[in-house]
Amino acid sequence: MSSRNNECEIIHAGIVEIVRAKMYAEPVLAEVSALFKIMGDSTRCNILCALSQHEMCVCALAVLLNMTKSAISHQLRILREANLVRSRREGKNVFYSLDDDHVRDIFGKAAEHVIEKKK
Amino acid sequence: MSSRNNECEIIHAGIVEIVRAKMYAEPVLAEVSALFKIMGDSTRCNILCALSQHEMCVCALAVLLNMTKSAISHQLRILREANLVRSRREGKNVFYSLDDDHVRDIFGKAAEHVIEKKK
DNA sequence: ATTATAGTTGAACAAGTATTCAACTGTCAA
DNA sequence: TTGACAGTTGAATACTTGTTCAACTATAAT
Repeated sequence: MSSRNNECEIIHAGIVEIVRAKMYAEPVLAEVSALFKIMGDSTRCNILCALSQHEMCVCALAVLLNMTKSAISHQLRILREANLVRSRREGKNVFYSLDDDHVRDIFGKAAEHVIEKKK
Repeated sequence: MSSRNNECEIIHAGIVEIVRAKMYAEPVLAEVSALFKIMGDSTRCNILCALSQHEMCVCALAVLLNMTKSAISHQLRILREANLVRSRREGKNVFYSLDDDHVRDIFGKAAEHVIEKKK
């Protein structure tokens, strides 16, 4: 009863279709992975973590993270274009803050995971 | 590295110290960003999403995602080393499943964020 | 107007990475 | 033992990306 087709494909075809039907739609998955990709850089993670405490200007973030304003600004642009942070000008300063409470939630869950895993 | 007598540093020094005191410890932040980095690839995101529905063997994942077994296996190794998935051999097949419910949570929050943002 | 500080931007470089390819191991059946 | 299928692995390639550097804009004060 052998076949030239892939055995595994035949045997597990049911599972493949069941899982496919329950998965998030492709556009959603693409955006989810894009979101994680943006959060998956240590500089941006630090920025998000800082902004989840208080709004800050570029210069203050640069001091906090011991990096150049340029490097911070580049990363802030990425976060801004992803609608994760929002900016507000006040005189010479541009203050950034979190644009969405979901970010705080996602961040919290991840930190919880990491901390609990350490034990 | 901005400058030593930076006006902003002086003006916002208070905020910097307050935020620094409230931020997650550096090792935690490093692991959090590492976690997001791992989840921030569309192939791995698809794998995690699939495994959050049902355990699957490499071959089935390859069929589901229309990729080579080699490519899937490489990504599974990364997920395994991060303790996000676990493997179990059964005859010729190796079945993978989520190693942690946190992943499902984090994933869910992110999807919620994306879906709500679309409106 | 000039000067100083805050912030942005584009190009370039260095470092990282996902997939492919080919060769390999492990398991099972004939 | 041989052949077939499931899965893994290392090297190579092509692509992505974070930071630096230098030049730029914007705002405010002298």
